[in-house]
Amino acid sequence: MIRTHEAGTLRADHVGQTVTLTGWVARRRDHGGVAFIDLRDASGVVQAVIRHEQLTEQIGEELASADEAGSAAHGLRQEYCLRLVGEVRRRPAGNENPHLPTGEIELVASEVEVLSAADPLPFPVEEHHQASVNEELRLRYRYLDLRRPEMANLLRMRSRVTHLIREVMGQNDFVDVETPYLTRSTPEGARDFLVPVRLQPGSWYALPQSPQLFKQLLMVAGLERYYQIARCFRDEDFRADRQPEFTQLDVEMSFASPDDIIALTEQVLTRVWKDVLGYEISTPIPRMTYAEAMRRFGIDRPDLRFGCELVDFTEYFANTPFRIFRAPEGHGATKGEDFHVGAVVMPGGAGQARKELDGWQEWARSRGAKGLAYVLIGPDGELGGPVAKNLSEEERAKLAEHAGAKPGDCVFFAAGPRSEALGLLAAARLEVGERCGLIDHSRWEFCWVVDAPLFERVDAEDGSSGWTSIHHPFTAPTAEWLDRFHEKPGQALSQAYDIVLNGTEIGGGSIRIHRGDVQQRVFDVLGLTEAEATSQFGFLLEAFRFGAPPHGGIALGLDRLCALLGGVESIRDVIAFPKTASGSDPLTGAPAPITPAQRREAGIDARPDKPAKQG
RNA sequence: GGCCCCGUAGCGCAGUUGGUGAGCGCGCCGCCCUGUCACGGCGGAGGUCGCGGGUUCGAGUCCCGUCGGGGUCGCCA
Repeated sequence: MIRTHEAGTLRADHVGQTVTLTGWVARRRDHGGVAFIDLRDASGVVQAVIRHEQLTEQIGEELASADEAGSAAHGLRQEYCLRLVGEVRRRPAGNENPHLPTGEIELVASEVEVLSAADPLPFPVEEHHQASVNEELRLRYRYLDLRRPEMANLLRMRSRVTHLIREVMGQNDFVDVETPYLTRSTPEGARDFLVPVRLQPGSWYALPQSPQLFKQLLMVAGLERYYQIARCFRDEDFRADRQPEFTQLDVEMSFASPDDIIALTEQVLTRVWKDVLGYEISTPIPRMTYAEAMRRFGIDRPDLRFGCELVDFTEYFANTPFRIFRAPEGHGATKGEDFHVGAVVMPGGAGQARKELDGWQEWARSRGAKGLAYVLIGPDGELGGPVAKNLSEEERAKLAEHAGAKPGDCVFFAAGPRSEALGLLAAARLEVGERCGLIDHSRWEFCWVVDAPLFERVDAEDGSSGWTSIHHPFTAPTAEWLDRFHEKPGQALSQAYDIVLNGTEIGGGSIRIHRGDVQQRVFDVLGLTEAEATSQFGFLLEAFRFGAPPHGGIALGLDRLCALLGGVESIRDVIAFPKTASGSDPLTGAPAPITPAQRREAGIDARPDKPAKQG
């Protein structure tokens, strides 16, 4: 190394030593005859003192821009890369900086070498005021963005997380196996990224949405315990917590029950939270059924950091005169079951101005709802708001009590098809939590959501309806549904488990189907013919004919997990080189057009002999 | 694909109901400054107001379209 020490590690112990440092000019304070340079390297920052008389000649030789009249450090601009030699000295009394770990000492430079000069910066690397820089610009110059200690620390944190994961998985005898990135396209799920194949024009690889099929094959292979920190690819629209390529901790285990997978996952999480944050997750992490999560929170990933649980008013308003809260005419018992009226209480919400209450309507409409009904509980318990007068006397009498609302509260109502009503209420609950400051952001509330339904109804454009897997088509039904899930697909439960943290799903998994006949019945429910299934997953079904062991696994979203650990809003902040919402990388300019020659060679334009079969 | 917000100097922003040469802070350039740590002082340069069209005597400002960024719903097994 061309240095002897790291800048951020120097302490009073080093006083008197002559050291060589390398790093970047973070800040400079030039006083003419003396200048102070904050030298930053990966370990931190230390102040270097550069004196005019000591260094004028030496600098003059190094820097064309530093003429003889200029001061010694004048030519050293922000983000120059330097090598400094000098003696570590205790700072003069009164000049210590208690805000810096190295604040007791400073380096008195006897030699300054510019290793590399820097152009004027496109944005400040050292921010002295909290001004957020346009993210596209940060991505364009990501290497400068990553010099900022906050960003560098996030990358280091992520590295520790993956290191700890490997440690725990290794201790549990899991085998790290790499699976192909060039594989075949499969139906269901997200859109695939496709890669043309030069050697077979007209045929395409797909990038894997996850290593799902391969890890199951590894179980058939008798590996028993597999894991991989795997890149996954999905060609769907973006969010703050979604990128086209993202990373999962992918795990699969033979002869395992859900409890085994859950226990292993808890071991990983407790280790990571303890070593990275010094936080003890209390185990076992509580479990909640999907049905309970929907009933209490209206969503399958409840945020347990605050209360305000939903209240079911469907029965309460079964015979209400208020049309909005009643199932629409013409909907019989079957559809009527699906109609739902629910409420969420906003503590102190009765004091909101008319404008604020209108704001809620706007908020609800922006989410695609017709509106958000509300009842205000006056100080004397009297009901207010436009809905109240539409309710019967008895309904008004017990409303506050049923909702669990106190005088001064506001009760928001949503009515409609159950999933829609619950969706709106779940979002309203989070909004209430946020606006009322009920969410304690220092808390880590983990929970498992188990016993999710196996299938979910999907309505096709032609009005017909079918079924799709909630998890994926290899998820095993619970033992009680194993033989009859195909008879009542809407009610069948699965051996799936999702791990939720503070309202974010950070992972999910399931026990898989290992019997070909059960798998075929699932495909039947999904409307996949045997021929289609064979054509798409034939290799997996075939593998299951050779003594496939019962197995199950889980996948944890590493990007989301790191974003939560690091306390950042977007997973882009824990990815070294992320993409923008339109999938471009402002740094490299990807994606970019290809040359005609590349296009010819890639085989993109090959015409299939026969029309490709619908998949 | 729908909806919302944003786009003014290198960066972060301001810019009245449309009206005299488009401003502020930081950065940049020059000069001064020997104990600062968001150092300070004096002076200076720097702008196709994202792009295109329209309304108007006159557009950064109003209208339409478009591009880019962010968020969100759909979507993401």
